[in-house]
Amino acid sequence: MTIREMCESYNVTPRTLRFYEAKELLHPIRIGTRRLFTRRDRARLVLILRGKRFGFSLEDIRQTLDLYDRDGGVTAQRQRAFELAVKRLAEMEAQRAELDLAIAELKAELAEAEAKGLVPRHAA
Amino acid sequence: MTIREMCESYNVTPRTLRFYEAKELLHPIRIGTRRLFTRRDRARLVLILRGKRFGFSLEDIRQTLDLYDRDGGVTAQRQRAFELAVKRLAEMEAQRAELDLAIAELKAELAEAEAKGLVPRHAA
DNA sequence: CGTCACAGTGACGTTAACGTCAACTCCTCT
DNA sequence: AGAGGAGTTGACGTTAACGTCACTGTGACG
Repeated sequence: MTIREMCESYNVTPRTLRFYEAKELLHPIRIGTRRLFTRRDRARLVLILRGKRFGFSLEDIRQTLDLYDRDGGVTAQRQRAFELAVKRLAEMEAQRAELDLAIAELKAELAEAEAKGLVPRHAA
Repeated sequence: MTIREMCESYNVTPRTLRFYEAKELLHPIRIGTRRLFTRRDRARLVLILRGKRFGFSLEDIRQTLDLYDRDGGVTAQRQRAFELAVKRLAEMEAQRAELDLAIAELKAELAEAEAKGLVPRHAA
């Protein structure tokens, strides 16, 4: 698959693919000077994009992908991904707890302001 | 309050306070060349730090703080803060939903691998 | 053979929120 | 007067994930 086809299929820019290669997330083969993305690269890109949606850094993703190639195979890769996901989840839930608290505080303050008749127009 | 006292009270560095001043989040008065942080600056700093914990950008925070000084007073400031908080909460809950899904997927995959007897040691 | 469109390689730009010097300026204490 | 220490202003460094040139190369087409 050429770089152009990749871009259209996965909705990324050429710059992005070249960047991922530089960061060793993808390893397209070369025909002369041109890049050709293999079936493996496409599979990896799918995982990369999914990882990004979940908020993982490219570095985290790279390390996870590498497990597949090196020793562990799919199993080690999945374990690693699982562990990272659990961590991220914990982080986000902690943040959510804080935010929930902030929202509650703000709501209380607004209610108070309203009770005092301080709120003008579109407050509630 | 001198910059040093501020740093110790709120656990920030001088650089941070000067940075906040440059970004117009704080407006300490000057005695000669030195900064003096007023009661108002301390109140603002508290709000800034709280905003940061909740994941707001300094720019968002600045705009919210400005509402206090300009026209609206406390009320407008609170409304603005409330609106921003609601937005952030929505963002984070959307992320959490995606993450929950990812975790579920990973768990399913791991379970499958385990069922097939592919998992070696500390998988479950 | 010219030229077009696409590819590839640097290399610098961008945003956020400060960290990390360097080089003063002042005030104070001795 | 000299030594310290705190404070001040630049100004460049840092991290992440690319964007945006600028310039070069190259295969295909008319």
